[in-house]
Amino acid sequence: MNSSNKRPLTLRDVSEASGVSEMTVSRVLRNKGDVSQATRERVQEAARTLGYVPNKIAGALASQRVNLVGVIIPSLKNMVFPEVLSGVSAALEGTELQPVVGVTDYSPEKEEKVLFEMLSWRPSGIIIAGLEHTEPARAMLERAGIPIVEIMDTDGDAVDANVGISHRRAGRLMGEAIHEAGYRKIGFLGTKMPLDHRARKRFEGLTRALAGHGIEIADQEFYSGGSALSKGREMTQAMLTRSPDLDFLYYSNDMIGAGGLLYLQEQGIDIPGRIGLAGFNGVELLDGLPLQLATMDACRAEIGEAAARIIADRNSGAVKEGGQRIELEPKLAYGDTLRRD
Amino acid sequence: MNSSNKRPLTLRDVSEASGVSEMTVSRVLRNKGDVSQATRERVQEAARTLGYVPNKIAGALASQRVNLVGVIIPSLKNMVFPEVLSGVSAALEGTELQPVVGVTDYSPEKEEKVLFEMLSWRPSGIIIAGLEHTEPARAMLERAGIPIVEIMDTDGDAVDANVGISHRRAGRLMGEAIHEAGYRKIGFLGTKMPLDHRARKRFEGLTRALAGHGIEIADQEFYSGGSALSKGREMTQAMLTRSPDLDFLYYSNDMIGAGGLLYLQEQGIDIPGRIGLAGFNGVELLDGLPLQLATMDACRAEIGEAAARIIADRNSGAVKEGGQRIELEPKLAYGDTLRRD
DNA sequence: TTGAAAGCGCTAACAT
DNA sequence: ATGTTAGCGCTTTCAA
Repeated sequence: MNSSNKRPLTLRDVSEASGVSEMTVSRVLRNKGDVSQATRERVQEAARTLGYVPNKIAGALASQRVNLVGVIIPSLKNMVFPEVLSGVSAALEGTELQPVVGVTDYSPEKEEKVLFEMLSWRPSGIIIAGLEHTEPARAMLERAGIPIVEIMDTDGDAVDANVGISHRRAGRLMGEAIHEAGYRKIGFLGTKMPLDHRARKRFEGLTRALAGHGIEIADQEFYSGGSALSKGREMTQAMLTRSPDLDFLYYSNDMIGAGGLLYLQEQGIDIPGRIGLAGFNGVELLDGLPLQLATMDACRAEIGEAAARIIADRNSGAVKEGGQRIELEPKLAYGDTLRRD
Repeated sequence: MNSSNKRPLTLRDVSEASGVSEMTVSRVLRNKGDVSQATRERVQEAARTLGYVPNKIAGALASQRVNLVGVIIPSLKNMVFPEVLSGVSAALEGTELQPVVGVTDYSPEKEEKVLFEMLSWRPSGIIIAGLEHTEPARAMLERAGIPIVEIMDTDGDAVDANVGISHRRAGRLMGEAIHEAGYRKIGFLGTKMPLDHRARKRFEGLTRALAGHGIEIADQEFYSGGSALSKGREMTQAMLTRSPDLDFLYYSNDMIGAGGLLYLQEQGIDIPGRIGLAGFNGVELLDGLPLQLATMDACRAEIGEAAARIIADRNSGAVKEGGQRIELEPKLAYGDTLRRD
């Protein structure tokens, strides 16, 4: 059925089929410049029946503009990042910009590679997770000559614009809430990722807040790999076996927190009376648990939206200067697993 | 610090800085052709100190090859698709191909748009979820002149290559297992998505298998939006209130199944004695639940890998012909929620 | 309102 | 081993 051409169609094909110059065809297809209704229709008809698909490679080279925004994130499995992406997509909706995703697997070297690849497509902007990058990566970002928005984290120096929350502050707030609720023997459960700077900063904030009240983290445990839910379960069991007198467990993410929650419920342990729990992120998933896990919202979609808006505004020329900073407020949700006093 | 050039560097800049012709610079940067070690080093040094980033737009136009594989999926929030993507990435690792993701939000119209956008970048191949597309989308796929792999589903006609499982068969297998286990009053809980063809096919397979034993679905309920876990909880409660004599609940995905499982456990209902449960997908998440939910593995990563391999093989010229078909075997996991007889 | 010419930054193909 | 020439398929700019 289909005319099995080997060669993809070009503007010239549409031009010939419609008897209109390539230039005018181009104008019609881009809705640019004045074209009479008559020719417009002839061109569109020809393009449609031929099945013409424009070549953006050529268009981008000629126009020197690529309407792509590179979004560089550590992972797609973490829930958090697809939500950030939703925010980006939502904000870019209605502009001519489109997001393109790159994944680093939490590796700085891979981040550097992915960034280099992205930049070689000459995108209109870059949104990149985190403030910590390799030296060459930072240099690339600085030299790129396009809007750069570092997201998620505001504790540190940004190359250009910055949107996120202070994870140190988030940890501190949680530490204060835990202390105020009367918990004193606190265990920490997290990921074995020295490069997860945001988790590290939360931990720092937490320990500092507790230290202010003369409390030290009583036990800690880290995991890597596997199902976060079951790891949360296992780690909780291990930790409570080792340190049965703990009265609070702080998890570096909601998923392991949920695992711990399910385990403790099975054991018939009183939450939040005998032991309190908190996670981090505020993932929607938690809504379906038997108890609402205390958590702190990381403002994922908002971050994506704000970051994309910065790029869109600068791209459209509406905003000239760079270096925007937006620090969002992490919101504490007590849920059912953190006493209020 | 950084030389704040407005204009991005070109090959010519590197050429001038190194005193080597553009062509030779190009060869060095691409590791193509014979270049003496001496010039190679001079060029690399120049490129590095200048901070040159190649322009792939220009390169792609000149070479008529774009090493991108478009991957078009309904959603990133569904867990399933990030896992498919991992498979794709894994298989493309080591080749020069790179995945680029497009998301359709389960809308055929958006799929058509995303596909058009992707094709206009002239990718080396397309991996697209599902066999159902709009007429124009199908036409584009047919005319594209590149390898196309439709994934996830094998029940229907593919444009070119096809990798997936038969969801009708998956539903049928589950129906048989349910019947063999002795369950007779079966409820179905799913998503309110007329366009989720795979869920529909599983449902068809299930009902057909049960019909073969003279059993009809006794009750059904559908949801849309919200947290799947809590929806599973709510729907389960609603359904059992309405139809208390059900002895089995089949959920169209694991997440709502997990919600139902948690709810029933809270109610102290005997699983799988009083009531049996099964979901679909085999998501890793389930490992951490109090009981292992019966499910059926949808072979997500394998599908991504196999699809990407087809594209890579054809792209490298190792394989000439198209139309490959790979039907994977959905594996039933009884878990703890489906009796064995 | 339409068309013609020039060139975006690179690489294939051909010299040398 | 290195250089030269001629485009890739569009869009920008200028002319008609």
